[in-house]
Amino acid sequence: MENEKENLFFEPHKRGLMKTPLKESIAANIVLTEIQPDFGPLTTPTKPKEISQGEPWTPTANLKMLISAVSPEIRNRDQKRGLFDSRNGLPEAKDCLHEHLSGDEYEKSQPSRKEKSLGLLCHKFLARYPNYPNPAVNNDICLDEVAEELNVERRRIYDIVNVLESLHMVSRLAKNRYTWHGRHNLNKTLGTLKSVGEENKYAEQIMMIKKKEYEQEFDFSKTYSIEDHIIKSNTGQNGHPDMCFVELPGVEFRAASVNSRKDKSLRVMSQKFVMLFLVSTPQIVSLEIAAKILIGEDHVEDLDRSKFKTKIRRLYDIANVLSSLNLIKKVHVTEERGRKPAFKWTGPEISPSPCGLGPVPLLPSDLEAKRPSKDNCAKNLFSTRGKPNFTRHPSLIKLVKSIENDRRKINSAPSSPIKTNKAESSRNSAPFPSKMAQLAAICKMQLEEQSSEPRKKVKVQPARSGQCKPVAPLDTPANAELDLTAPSLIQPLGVVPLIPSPLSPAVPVILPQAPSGPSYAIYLQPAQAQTVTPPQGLSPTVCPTPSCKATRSKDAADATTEKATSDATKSSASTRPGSLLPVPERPGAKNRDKEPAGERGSKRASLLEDSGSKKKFKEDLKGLENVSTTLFPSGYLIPLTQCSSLGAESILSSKENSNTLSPNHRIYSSPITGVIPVTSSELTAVNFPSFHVTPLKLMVSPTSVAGVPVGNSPALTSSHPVPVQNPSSAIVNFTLQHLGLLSPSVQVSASPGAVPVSPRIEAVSVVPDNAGTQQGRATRYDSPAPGQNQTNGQSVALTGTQQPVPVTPQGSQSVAESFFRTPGGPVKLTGPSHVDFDGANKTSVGTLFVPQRKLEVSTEDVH
DNA sequence: ACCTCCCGCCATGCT
DNA sequence: AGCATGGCGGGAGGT
Repeated sequence: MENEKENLFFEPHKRGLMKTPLKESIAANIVLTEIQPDFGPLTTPTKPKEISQGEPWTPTANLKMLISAVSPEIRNRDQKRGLFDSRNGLPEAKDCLHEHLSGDEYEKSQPSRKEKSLGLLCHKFLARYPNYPNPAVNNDICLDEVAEELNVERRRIYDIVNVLESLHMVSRLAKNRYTWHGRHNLNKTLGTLKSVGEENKYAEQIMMIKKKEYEQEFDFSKTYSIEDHIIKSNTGQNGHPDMCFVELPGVEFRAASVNSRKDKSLRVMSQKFVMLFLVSTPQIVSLEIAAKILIGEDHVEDLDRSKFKTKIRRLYDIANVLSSLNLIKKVHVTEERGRKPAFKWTGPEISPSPCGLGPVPLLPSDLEAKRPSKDNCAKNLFSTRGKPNFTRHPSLIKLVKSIENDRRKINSAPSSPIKTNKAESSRNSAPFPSKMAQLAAICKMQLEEQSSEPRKKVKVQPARSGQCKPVAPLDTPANAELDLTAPSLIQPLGVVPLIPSPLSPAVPVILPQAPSGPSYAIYLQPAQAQTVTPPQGLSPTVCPTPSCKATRSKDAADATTEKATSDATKSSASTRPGSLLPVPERPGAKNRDKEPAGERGSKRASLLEDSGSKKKFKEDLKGLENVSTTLFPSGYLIPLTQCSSLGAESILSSKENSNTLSPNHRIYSSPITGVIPVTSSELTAVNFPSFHVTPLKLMVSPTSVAGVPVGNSPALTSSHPVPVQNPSSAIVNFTLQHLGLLSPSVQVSASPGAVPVSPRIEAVSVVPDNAGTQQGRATRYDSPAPGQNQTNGQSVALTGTQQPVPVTPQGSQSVAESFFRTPGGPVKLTGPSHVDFDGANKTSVGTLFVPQRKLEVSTEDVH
């Protein structure tokens, strides 16, 4: 019902209008990125089914492909073109396609696998919409249309959309319809995810896993007990993949169907995957580790091979989409064992929970985000409202819904303050210049960007701000205010209280969000939610408002949180079978699951069994829950502050824009970082065109250091000390440092157990992996100077010096989780690994000497 | 031989 | 029943 309405609503507008123009800009950006070899050129309109693979692309296309194969640049262009084509000239493309196919060409033209890659498809998809769509315009997406135009099966579109949805770049309106939000909410989302990731202690988990691996490698007898123990506890938390889907205020899932869908696994997986990047210090995550964490492997041993493989497959899917978004880039981590596929975060640095850490020294990255302290304050507002217990009442839900709808309408209405221009202005006004012109323009842009990034960025930001939103996007406090304001207006909605009932599958928790200001809701299992919700406390940290930290629901709870959480989750799972993941959670079930993994059938059958029982249970519950469910399916949630996009975005947008504009060049964290009082904007401004490698970012060997939780996580850590972990990690660090294994700057994550093995330090070589040449080089972190790193705020202060114990400004947290974050990164020691970026060119850039180890950075052209 | 990951079967759930 | 979603993993292209 609702859906239909919505559809009707939007239908009229349909994409087409605004979007199109915007696309171009995007395309350009995209292009920069590494993109896989694509030739996206003429995808066209033919219907998917009909055309299917066999269909020939035009000869021209073939040529292009060939050429593109040769040169990345060309590739990019092609891509762009392809994008354009898809947009504009669908018809034309078609014609061309059909026109001539000769055998050879035809064959060649056959879309090779690569051409059909999800990554490429995603690029095409993204090209259709502006990064920062004008809210006033109708931005809805019709899946069917898209599938048709892109000439792919719908199934593939779902893959893309699901990931985008996890980032809140799109939200589902109704069946077959999604609304495009673009990157307006991205920063916010990332900030939220980071906070959640911190809460989940993903950094620690990663470390644990690495450590475990490392140990296993050479010493079997090692102390597993401790580790296992630790892991377990951690796992417990993560373990529940189902546990949550983080939602943002304006982006919540709307369609009931979506909400109801139990797992949302791809979405959840995607979020978790992103969290791993945000939380880990090197910001490089290997698929293996990600898979393990996502699986919630309780025991490595248990790992089911097939399950693992499946997870990996999914991660590739997600990674492809994220790569298309330029959020990550493929690299390889080389260890003794060999090269392992991994991905490096190339997206914007996010400040976790903005609120908290304000005062603390932030890493460069943090710094960027940092200015937000102001924002944080603002956030308080949100926090306040968010916390209270949520009650969920059908009537409320309904109300909310209606409000949302209204909101939507309103948004769509022209009234929105935002200027539409931004998109337009940013890209050329001309909607469809000739392809050539476009290409030329793109090239030009790229060149310009490269040549003058810094300036550009500076320039850009301001411009953007102006254009995009009425309000200046700059980090200034003003923004914060704005953000707040917006939400406030909406607040009523946001307030919607949900009542956590055992029945409800998930209870949304509203967290105050930092930067963006708006709060986000995480869907938790009831148990969890309960735990969390109440306390919400604030962390001691800086923010005046408690809410700041609110993000971490857990903290609030108490020290036991972790455990509790895990338990809770489990219990919840057991309680509500139906909800998210069918299997995993049940204690007993686990084993079972793995068991026959064999065939699908068997597997499925087993699942069915479980599900069946669960189902019944669910049904029963349903009866009770019914009403609420109907209205709002699971409790998911909602508040919305929607507008957020505007306010929040500003900041982000500026940042992002910079990124976008010059994909290649990321923000550079100044070496000095910690020390320098730079405004975020400034930071952003600084880019290094060529590439900088940050030693810090290097991967650590398993054992070695793991990324430490960011200092950012404010409250969480501080609020509840985790007894176990802290000490050990501290000890470890200390020990290592003394041994000289660790450079002062490097930190060991706080792993609970002492680390038996000494981490080895080795030279690390970084090779950029992406095909996109450009990108390869520009990595965001590079710190020329030793000692400085972007990484975390805490470390900043330390820089280089050796401190056995990490001192953090925050103090609170320090001990527990994070140890030091390395300030400068040059040191990354870690283990035996080295990261390769698969990029195309491998050039050895240079070697950095870090305190004890030297790093080699090289760009390599893999392909 | 391994890495990627496309493809599409088919379960799941809503309409 | 039909359609929309999307989990899942076989198996093939790439390297």
